[in-house]
Amino acid sequence: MHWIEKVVEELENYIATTKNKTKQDTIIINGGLSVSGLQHIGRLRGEIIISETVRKLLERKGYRVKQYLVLYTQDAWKGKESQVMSFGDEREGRKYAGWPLIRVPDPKKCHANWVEHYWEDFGGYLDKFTDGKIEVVTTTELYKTKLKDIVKEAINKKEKLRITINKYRGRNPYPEEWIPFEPICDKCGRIDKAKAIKYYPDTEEVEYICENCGHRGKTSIANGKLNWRIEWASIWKVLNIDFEPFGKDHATPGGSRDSCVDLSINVFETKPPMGLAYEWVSLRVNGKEFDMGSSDFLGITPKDWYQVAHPEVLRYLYLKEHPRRKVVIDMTLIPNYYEEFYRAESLYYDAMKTHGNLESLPENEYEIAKTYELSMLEPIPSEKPIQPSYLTIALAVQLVPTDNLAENVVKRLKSSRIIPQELRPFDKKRITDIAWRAKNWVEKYASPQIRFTLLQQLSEELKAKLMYRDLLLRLGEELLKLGENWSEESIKDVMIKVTQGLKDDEKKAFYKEFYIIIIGKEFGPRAAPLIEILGQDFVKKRFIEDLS
RNA sequence: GGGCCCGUAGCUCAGCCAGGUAGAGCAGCGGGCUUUUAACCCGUUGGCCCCGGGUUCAAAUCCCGGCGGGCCCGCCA
Repeated sequence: MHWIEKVVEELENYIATTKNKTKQDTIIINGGLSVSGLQHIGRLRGEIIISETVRKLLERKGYRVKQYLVLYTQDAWKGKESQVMSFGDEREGRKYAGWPLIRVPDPKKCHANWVEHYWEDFGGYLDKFTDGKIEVVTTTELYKTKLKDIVKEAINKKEKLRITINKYRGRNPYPEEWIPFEPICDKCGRIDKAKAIKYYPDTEEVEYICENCGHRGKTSIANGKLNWRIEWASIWKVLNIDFEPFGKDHATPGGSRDSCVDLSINVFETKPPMGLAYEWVSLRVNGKEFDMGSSDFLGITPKDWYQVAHPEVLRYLYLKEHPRRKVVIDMTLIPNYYEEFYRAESLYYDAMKTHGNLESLPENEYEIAKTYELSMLEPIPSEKPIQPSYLTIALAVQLVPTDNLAENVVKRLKSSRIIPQELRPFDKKRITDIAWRAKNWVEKYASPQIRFTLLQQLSEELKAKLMYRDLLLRLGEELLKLGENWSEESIKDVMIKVTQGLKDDEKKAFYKEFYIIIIGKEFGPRAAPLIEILGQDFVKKRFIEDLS
């Protein structure tokens, strides 16, 4: 059984017994994110992809399910060094410390505010990484609507609430006169400094004193927030959440998740959702590994990933690994991730072909094939698509003309017989989808070893160093004699003929120079296809004119 | 102080949940491929499975206790 199927089984049990819901009720799944900065792909793991997959599995079992994603837009902007620096101007940045995220301006000035700016490369790609059926809500909206009653409930039950929450605030307990609401100061804009001192039930307002600017004022209970623990438990209640994964930072026994469960049961008198703790995703760059951090602006966004690889491949990496284990992403290994994905795909098709299902597979193979199935976003073709090597395409895109890139890549791979002459629509689509991504990948992440560019001209200095200049020149002449008979095969024959008299190590040295005069490096893509693509004009210029 | 993950071949890891003769990829070595890519094919070397104890006919796998590495929480969210 796949780990996520076990989660779903446990959840079904939880829904039926603890939450007392039946298949007639809608099951609610939730995730939560604070848009404190760069929204990296690590955040897709638990809050988006695991949740979405749990939802789909429930749907397959006949449940009606709704999935939310709550954005904590009312949270205070911490004004961490890295956040301040994103404004470029330190004095400008510092002004917004303590403001609700939603009110902090966009440092790059291209969006309405901070949240919208940093949300774009993540939120804008949600439907590319999932089936798109996720409703995004912000706490800012919720305080104006569904959370309003619970703010009142919290104020009414403040004594019970205070006693419960103070269990977790040992040295910093709330005092007796505490009012559980954190208003935004009308004067200085901070949400983390104004202390509520009196509640007016008739107008649903609180009076407060700001500990930052000293301002004393009155404001609506829609204009602020609850303490984070109370807020989380409140959201569970008003959205009636049944399942919500949480990052490992909340997972400590007696920690945030536990304290919110306590509040939920003992103060709000409601059953908390079933949880699922998950590890964070880290990134490996130049062999060094680090956690991606939102407010540290470290990491790659869903947009970044989408530019170089299929979302399905990332889904595969996340769904394969047990949530308590760390996933390490290394962007230079994208071609390897594709290979792994292809292996899972082959397993899937083999099983379907021989058994008609995955269940007959041995457990370990079942999990891999199942992970593949769960990773897929579009209907899986009945026949196995071709599995073009990402690396091969990455080399091909550097050779062919960039207009109609995919067409040229297909042509290239066909003439090298790397792919079949006849392509089915989904084969063509796969190559096309990889071609432009591989192009981006080569530019952004590929190691220098596989990156190359044609030399625009041959320098005199380089020319003077050549030991096989005459032979290279002869190779050029022989190649040009091919005329109409210009093909990978005939080119290869010419090269064999020209180098026939050489010993092995001489051949090696010759080919080094061959690459040097073309791309300035001692090695490069397969020689014959390279020449074929470059064409006779290039050969004439580089091998004849430049070398003469 | 509390909790989580990891420790298996030179490297990266699978196998552990449901105990039954130690696996893969890469690297190495040998061979092949009329020419190279982080290429392909065939073969092959290599391991007190971190240590100690327990359960068992049988332990990499289950239990207990250590050691080593990484991470989280300790009242911000």
